Amino acid sequence: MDQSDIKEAGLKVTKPRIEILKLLETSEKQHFGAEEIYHELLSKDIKVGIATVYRVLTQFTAAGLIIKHNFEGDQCVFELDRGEHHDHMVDMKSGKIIEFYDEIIEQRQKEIAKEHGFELMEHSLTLYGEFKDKG
Amino acid sequence: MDQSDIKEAGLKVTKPRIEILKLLETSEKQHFGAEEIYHELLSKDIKVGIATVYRVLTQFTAAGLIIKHNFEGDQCVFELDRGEHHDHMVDMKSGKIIEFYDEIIEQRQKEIAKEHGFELMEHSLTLYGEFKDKG
DNA sequence: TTCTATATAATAATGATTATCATTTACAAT
DNA sequence: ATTGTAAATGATAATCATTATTATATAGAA
Ligand SMILES: [Mn+2]
Ligand SMILES: [Mn+2]
Ligand SMILES: [Zn+2]
Ligand SMILES: [Zn+2]
Repeated sequence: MDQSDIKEAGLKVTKPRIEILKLLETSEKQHFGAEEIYHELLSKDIKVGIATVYRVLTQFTAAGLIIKHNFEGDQCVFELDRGEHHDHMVDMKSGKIIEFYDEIIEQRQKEIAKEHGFELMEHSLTLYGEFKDKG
Repeated sequence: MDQSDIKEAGLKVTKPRIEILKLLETSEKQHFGAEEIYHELLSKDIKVGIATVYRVLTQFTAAGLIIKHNFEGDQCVFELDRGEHHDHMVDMKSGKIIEFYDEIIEQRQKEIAKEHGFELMEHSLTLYGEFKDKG
C-alpha cells in the first residue's frame, strides 16, 4: 500500500500526497512535470495548490519515493522510483520518453570512476534524438 | 584566430564577444556559468551587461562555438567546443569537474539507439560523486 | 566619413521554483 | 469522541535564472 510508504517517510498521510502518489503509480505515462501533475489533479477535481505539489515532490524525492530528472529544457520531470535503475531516450520532436538499461554501460561507468579515484554516487545518461516511425 | 570564428558565425566582432571567447579559451578552468563569466569579466575591468553575456552565450551555442551543459542544480554551464566529445564527472562536494571519454560507452549508446529505431543526435552522461583525496 | 543593420546595456518581464504565513488538518493523547 | 499541537495546506509574495524590450551606440560596408 502507498499510505505506508508516506508514513515510513515520516510524512503525514494527506489527500495531496495520496493523490500525487496514486497518479504516478497508476498513470500510463511515467514521467511528469510539476505543473503537469498539478493540472492532472485539477482535471480530476482534486483541489490542490501548486505550492503543495512542488513541496510534496521535493519531500518524496528526499524520501526516495520518486526520482527527479533534469532533462534538457527548463522544467524537471519526476517518476516513481520502482527500484530498477534505468536511463532515458528522449524524442526531441514528440517529447516521448523511452527507458533503457545497459549492463555494459553501467559497468564501464563504475570502472571509469574507480580509475579516477571517484566515489560514484549517481549518474545521469540521456540520449536525445528522434524515433524513426516505422513506415 | 578567434575573431574569424565569430565572423564565420555571421556575428559582428565586438568587445563582449571577443572577451567571452578569450576567457573560455585561455582560462585554466573549463566550465563556466553565465553569471560566473559576467563577474570574471567585470573583475578584469571589462564592462559588459549580464544580458549581453546570456545573449552571446546563446549565439555561440547556436553557432557551435561552445557547448551548453545542464548539470544538476539550476544554472547551466558552458565550455569551449574543442571538437573532442567528452562526458563529465562532477564532485558534489567541491564542484570540481573532470572530463572523460570512453569508446565502449559511446559505441553502446549507438547500438542501443539503433536497436530502438532511434536516430541519436546528442547525449548527456554525467557521473556524480566525490573524488577521494589521495591521502 | 557616412549609413544602417546589428549589438549593447539598462531595465522590465517571464517562468519555474521556493518562502511566508494565516488557516486547516492529521493523529496522538486524553 | 474530544482536544491539543505539530505539521500540512493553499494563497500569495519572493527568488533566481533567463529572456524580452528599447533607446543608444557601434561594426563594418559603401
Ligand atoms: Mn524513467
Ligand atoms: Mn567539459
Ligand atoms: Zn544508468
Ligand atoms: Zn559521451
